[in-house]
Amino acid sequence: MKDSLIELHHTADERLRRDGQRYTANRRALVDALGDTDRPLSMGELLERSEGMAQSSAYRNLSILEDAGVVHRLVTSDDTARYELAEDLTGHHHHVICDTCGSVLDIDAPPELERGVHALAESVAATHGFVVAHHRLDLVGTCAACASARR
Amino acid sequence: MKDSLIELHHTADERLRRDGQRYTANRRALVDALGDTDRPLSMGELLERSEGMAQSSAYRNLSILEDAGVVHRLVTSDDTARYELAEDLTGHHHHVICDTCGSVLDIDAPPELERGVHALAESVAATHGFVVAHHRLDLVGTCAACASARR
DNA sequence: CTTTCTGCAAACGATTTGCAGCAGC
DNA sequence: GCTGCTGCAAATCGTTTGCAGAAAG
Repeated sequence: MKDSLIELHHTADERLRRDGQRYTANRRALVDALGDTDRPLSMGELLERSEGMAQSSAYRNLSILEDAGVVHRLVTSDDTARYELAEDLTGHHHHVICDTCGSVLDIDAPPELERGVHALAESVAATHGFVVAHHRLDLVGTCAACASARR
Repeated sequence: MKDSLIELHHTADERLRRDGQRYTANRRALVDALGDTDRPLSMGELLERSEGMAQSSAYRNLSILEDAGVVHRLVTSDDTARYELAEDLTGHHHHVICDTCGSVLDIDAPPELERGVHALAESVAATHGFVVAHHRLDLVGTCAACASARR
């Protein structure tokens, strides 16, 4: 994730333009923040990393970036959203979620597991006429920090 | 889910008592509604099925039922929560989520897929000291109704 | 009787939106 | 200059909470 940063910005710019949007400093800052981490960030974390940006602008821009297919918004269990780069920019991955503190970690699943999920998706498509666009696999539990804090 | 309804109420009663709570008519109505469907219900759907219950009572009781381990609350992508019976009451299952209308369908995954997920959970526990309590596998896409409405 | 529930209305917190000024092209 | 972006403050919306009366044990 070092020199691919340039490419990341290029892609973001391109996708925004396709939507008739500009790639402004605020939007670049958000993409920078998301490109610089290995886990989804909450609004608070994004604002910390985006010196001086109004919260409303962050929300607005994240929504626009999501429409452009640059950013993905996810809701875990607590009621605050988290944001990450779109999957085609980061590679497919899954999440480990601490339901005590809400923190999220990225992980990869072995190929045979992914194959199994795709097979399931096909069977659902066949049975229910449901078009599966993507899937989500979360491991939910207690992170090391919260586990030790609990005692 | 026919004569097990009696057992369901018995279990709910028991778990509430364990928490020093009463199994009131309102709570029974909520459990009835959740026991009578094969998919998670939103607050609106629950209120429709619970004649005359105040919204605040529904929220409060669902939260108490969740604490007692009778109900499980889930958040998908839209920002409204949905509720279902706890997994040990319904059996383990997964969700198919329409990201257009937010509707949710229950499905089962084949055992070998479940085994794969458990193996992944163990490897995460070993690597990150994360205690995996359960997992979530969602297939996200467009339901048949929304797919046909879209054209 | 005492304690827990309930409905109502007010409070909350995350997110959204209206608006007037500033910035990109 | 025109159009879109920004910050600010006000508005929304799902959800939570305080309170006084009703119900369960």
